[in-house]
Amino acid sequence: MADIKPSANPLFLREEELRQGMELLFYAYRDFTAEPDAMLAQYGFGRAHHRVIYFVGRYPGSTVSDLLAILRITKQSLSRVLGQLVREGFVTQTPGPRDRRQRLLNLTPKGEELERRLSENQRALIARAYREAGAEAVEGFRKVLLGMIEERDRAKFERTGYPGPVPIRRPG
Amino acid sequence: MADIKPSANPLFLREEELRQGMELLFYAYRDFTAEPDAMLAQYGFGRAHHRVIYFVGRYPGSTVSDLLAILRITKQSLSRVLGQLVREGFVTQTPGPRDRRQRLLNLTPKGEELERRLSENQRALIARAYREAGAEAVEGFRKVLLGMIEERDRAKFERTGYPGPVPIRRPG
DNA sequence: TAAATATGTCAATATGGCTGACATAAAACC
DNA sequence: GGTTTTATGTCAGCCATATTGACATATTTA
Repeated sequence: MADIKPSANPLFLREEELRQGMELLFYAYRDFTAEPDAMLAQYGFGRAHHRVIYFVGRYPGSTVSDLLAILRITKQSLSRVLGQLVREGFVTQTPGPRDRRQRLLNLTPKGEELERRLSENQRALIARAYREAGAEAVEGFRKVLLGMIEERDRAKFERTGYPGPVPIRRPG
Repeated sequence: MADIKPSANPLFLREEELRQGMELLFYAYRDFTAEPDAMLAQYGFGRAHHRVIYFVGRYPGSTVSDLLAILRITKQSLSRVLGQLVREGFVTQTPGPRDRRQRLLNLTPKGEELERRLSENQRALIARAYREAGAEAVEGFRKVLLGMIEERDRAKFERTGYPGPVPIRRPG
């Protein structure tokens, strides 16, 4: 034991580096969600409601299928949460114009207001971290996270120089 | 609408950039936890068990209080999960030598084996992303995430050049 | 017309979080 | 030595969020 010099042990350093990455993600996510969770609790909502509100706000006119693909939860889990949001007037459902089976989802003004309050908090957290870390670090942050997510979701993050996300591909 | 040039609208670009950051975090965390969640399900465990196994493996001899501070859950929530892990032989509890009220937590060989299987998967995911993004990007990734986490937890991530986490401060 | 798709819904189940109250043992303090 | 604080555990009850599997309906596509 005593004769193992750490600097002579690149594998240990490597594992340490990777574990730090794992933990950074854990802590960041923990702190990233803490305040919104507290806000949501005032409405009797949880993190699942937040995700639905966020992504419907982000991609107006999303369908249930779109959300299922993003959130990776079951139809039933989404249904309960979405049903609540619709009943309580945060989200509207309108039949799809081309495919009338679809229910296009949108935020009501009330929904937009809540979305804004929630994401404002998170944007401020990220904005501060970005500002302190600098533009180059932000590039690295993006690059590493992009490499961690499933290939099929990466297209959402192309840099177009134009505001707004890449619209959801809707065949038909 | 038509006369707003995106490039003349730095605030929109700024918000878009921040939202992309939020979403990158969401997708990365989603994909980071997907496979371990599936493994854990085979044992009848969930993500909470994973976190306990991970941090006990990472900081052997942790106390219940240490875990509570890291995980930010209640004693009762931890107790249920920890109790299961102890009963099923993944974690041991031994009285603290200096403070006998404490129960120092450690992984059994069985616990270490599970920890290894779980974190191996996540380390591989991060390793690939690190490799593809390059050392400079990794620095940026660390820097931004560090800026997002609570100040008091940042000390855990000092670069000592020596393998192993900064030991848990244990007063007394 | 038949098959596939988008969505909804029901029942049952499990995990993981919460609060609040209470208990014990040990350490720390005066 | 006596009091207070700390570390931990436990009980009962509650709620949010996820699961599976089965089934139903409307609509589109082949």
